[in-house]
Amino acid sequence: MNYWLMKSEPDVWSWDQQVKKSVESWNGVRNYQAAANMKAMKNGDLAFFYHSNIGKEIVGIVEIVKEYYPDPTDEAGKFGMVDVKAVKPFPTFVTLAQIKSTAALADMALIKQSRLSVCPVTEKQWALICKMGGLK
DNA sequence: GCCAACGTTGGC
DNA sequence: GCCAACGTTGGC
Repeated sequence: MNYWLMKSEPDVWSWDQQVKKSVESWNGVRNYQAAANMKAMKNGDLAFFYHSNIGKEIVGIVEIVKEYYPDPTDEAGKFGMVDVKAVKPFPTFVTLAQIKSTAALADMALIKQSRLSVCPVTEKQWALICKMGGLK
């Protein structure tokens, strides 16, 4: 089991929309490194749902329910996507500022590569962020 | 809205 | 295959 973090601008696709629809394809990724991360995802993997730009906080958890397949919105046919399902919201959102000020999280890909929209999360980081957000 | 960081494109 | 120009992301 692997853990991930997926960024979305709430203007484009928000956590509320994800919850409403439950399962949705994570299309529109046009970055090779992010695509490579999605390729590595397996059914049952979990990911944080992060609101970039507006909010800048982790708001919930999604589960990968369909592994990497071609993204129909990519005309060039180079990129793919996965399907994710809303699992649960965070009782308390975990903000970027909190993550930055937590020493144990300072080396997260989220911090180090701020432009990478799909990035891996270690098991330790996952557990700590869940705790900070009020989840077990 | 600005701008730094960084990825991509295209000329050579 | 290098690198300058350009475009995009995302924090501030």
